[in-house]
Amino acid sequence: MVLEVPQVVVNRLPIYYRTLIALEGQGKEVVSSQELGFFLGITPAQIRKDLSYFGRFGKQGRGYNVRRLIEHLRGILGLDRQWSLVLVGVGKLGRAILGYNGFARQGFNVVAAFDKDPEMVGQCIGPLQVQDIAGLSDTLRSISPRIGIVAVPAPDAPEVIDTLVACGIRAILNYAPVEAKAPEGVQMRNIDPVLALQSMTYYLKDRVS
Amino acid sequence: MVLEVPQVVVNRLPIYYRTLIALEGQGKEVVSSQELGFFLGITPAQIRKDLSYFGRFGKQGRGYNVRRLIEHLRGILGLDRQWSLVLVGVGKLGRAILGYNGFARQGFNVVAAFDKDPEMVGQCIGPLQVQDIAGLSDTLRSISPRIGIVAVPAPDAPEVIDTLVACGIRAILNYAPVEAKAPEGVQMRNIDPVLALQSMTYYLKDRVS
DNA sequence: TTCTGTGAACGGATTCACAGCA
DNA sequence: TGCTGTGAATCCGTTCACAGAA
Repeated sequence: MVLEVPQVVVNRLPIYYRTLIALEGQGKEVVSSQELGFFLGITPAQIRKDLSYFGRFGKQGRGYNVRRLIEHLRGILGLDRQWSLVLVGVGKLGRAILGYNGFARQGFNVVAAFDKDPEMVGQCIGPLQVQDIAGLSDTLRSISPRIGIVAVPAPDAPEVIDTLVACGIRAILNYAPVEAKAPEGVQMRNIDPVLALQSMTYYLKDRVS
Repeated sequence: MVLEVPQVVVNRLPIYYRTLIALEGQGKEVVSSQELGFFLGITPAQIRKDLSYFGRFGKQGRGYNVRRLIEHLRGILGLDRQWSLVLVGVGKLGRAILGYNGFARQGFNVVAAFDKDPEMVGQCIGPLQVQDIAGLSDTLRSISPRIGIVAVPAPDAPEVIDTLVACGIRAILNYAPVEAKAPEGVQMRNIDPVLALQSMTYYLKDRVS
């Protein structure tokens, strides 16, 4: 249990969590690894093994209590609290991110927004006033959020990421289309729909539709 | 070469592609697996093995000719042509997608947009007029695009995905926060920033910042 | 009987290490 | 000498299969 949990396992937990929330909403009280696996296209054995890294949450012969498992996952993933995010880059993409309420609904709150463009700085977007990126490190030191969102053009991303890391940010959601290496101990996830499309076309390219 | 190429390998090819384009832009003519791996945080051996699934593109003692390798990857991935996409769901997210020019720049063109909301239907967004989702299958039959983008609320997604698949769509970029099982032979990639955040908080949760 | 939890077996992806070519 | 291409070795995640609890 103290032993290293594989990253792939951690990545699946939010999927379980989301599905369990949906099941709870449907009034389901108990679910077996079989059923859960059916919804997700994952083998029951994998679900059981994944969960077993963190404890023994099920009842033999019955399955998992939905509400109880949700609570465990909230604790494991740290979803039982609010998280502050800073956003860097308030171009079209950055604004779309600020306008999206799906983050806040899950406890992720953007508390500061930055840009390097003087035209942007000072503008208000919703409740936030865009700050100059030059003040990034000062602001980060005072509010010390844990998570950063990068929504700047690709060429600017590496520098922004370095700055965030230097200021103590340990998790980065990167929308910029670059493969930036996060240093050891810093989590980074890339959101890149173009890469997703480009890997799918491989499978389409010589099929005759 | 006819043998099955692992999916993970295919997923990395667009990353190589993108990086090579950047290197070409910097005037670089030859690159070794060593260098490329350094930029990407991938071992040189992995890059060489990945590429070896598709042919022998390098020169011993030298490395890979950047332009030549780019051309090979374009062919392998099917990026040497234009791809038509249909978008389902023109809410905030769908509009953001339509307003994004990064797809078209890479040869991915949204040629039709659908929604089930009568308020939306008929509206023009850029060059596209939103169509009623009821006509989805007819339209798909006439224009037969290969790729669909799903940007509808989670509860609607499974049905939309089924319809797309029934109409011959073989690749789906899914922005809806649901784990939908695509049938055999249908590629699907999920874009879900919330899941990404929720997996990162696991690593943050008990570190003292 | 049913379904969990888990060691063992398996399989697939990554890395190693080296032959061979420039 | 430098770097590719690739079988072999290794590592690691998934699946199997079964003991044990409800």
